[in-house]
Amino acid sequence: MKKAKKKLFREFIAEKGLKSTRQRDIILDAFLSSDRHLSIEELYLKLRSKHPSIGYATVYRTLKLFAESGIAREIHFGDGQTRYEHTGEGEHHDHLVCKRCGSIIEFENEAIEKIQDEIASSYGFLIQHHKLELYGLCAKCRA
Amino acid sequence: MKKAKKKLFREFIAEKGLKSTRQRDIILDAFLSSDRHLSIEELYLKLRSKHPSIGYATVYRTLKLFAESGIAREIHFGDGQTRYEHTGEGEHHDHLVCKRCGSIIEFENEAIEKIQDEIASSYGFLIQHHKLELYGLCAKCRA
DNA sequence: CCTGATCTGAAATTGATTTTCAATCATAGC
DNA sequence: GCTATGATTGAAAATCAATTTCAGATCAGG
Repeated sequence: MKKAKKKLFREFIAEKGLKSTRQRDIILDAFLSSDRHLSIEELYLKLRSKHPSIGYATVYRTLKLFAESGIAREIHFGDGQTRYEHTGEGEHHDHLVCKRCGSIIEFENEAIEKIQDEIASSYGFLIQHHKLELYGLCAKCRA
Repeated sequence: MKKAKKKLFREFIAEKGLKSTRQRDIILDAFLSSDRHLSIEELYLKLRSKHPSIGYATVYRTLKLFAESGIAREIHFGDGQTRYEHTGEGEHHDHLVCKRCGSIIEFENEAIEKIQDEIASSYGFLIQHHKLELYGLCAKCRA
């Protein structure tokens, strides 16, 4: 899984005439070996301990590259921070976001996707992607 | 419709011990007589022509009050701008957002809401609100 | 109309993100 | 390997939306 992502990113880099650098490798490793839904801040702090010389700007730039290359995807939960999640595996998943503890549950639902397509086509609209988030309290927090 | 909103806001103001001011009235009128999904920038510019003395900060503050009072709701479409939409009428609506021309179509769908509830309860999750946005190309733009 | 609390506009501030720039580094060709 | 060229980097400055500050203006009740 991680190997496939690394390969994909290497290919993307090559294709675009970009360079493979130490920092990109480090950030990629850190990203791949971490939780889904990582904020830039979190990833930066995680890196900081082992690699204090890597700058904030580089983390931002590199995560944008990950998104462009297709191995990551930007997500916004309305808290003013950009997060990145891994792509692949369970595609098209949506989120349950707990407003109290911040935990995030992913889910997929075929039926909803299907209805979305129907709605879109009834408006002549072409869906490129979508975002579905359910906000509230998770089982722990509502107890 | 507009009368009911105005009344609601007046009540909110009174209840909170806030004051009714010329600026708040002006901004409320402008908000109520405008498109749904207005960005703060847009509303500010709209006001600017008739009331050049109203400041940016006041528009921000007043829109936040509208949201608190329940006559408006914040929305984020991931373009880094906060928009406000009117509440009431067709509640629970979701959005189709055209990535090319920026137009926004609203829709409601019972079936999706129902499935959402089922998903949430299968995780023991309590939904407070949700966000569903379909991004792509509207009928005009895909032609 | 006075008084005290709230409001306002302008400017400063914040927080997230992006850009700039000089120095460094990777890679392809020799 | 060594060099030239162009991409990359870190730090600091800049940007952008949004918020806060503050001194002066304005409201509501007495």
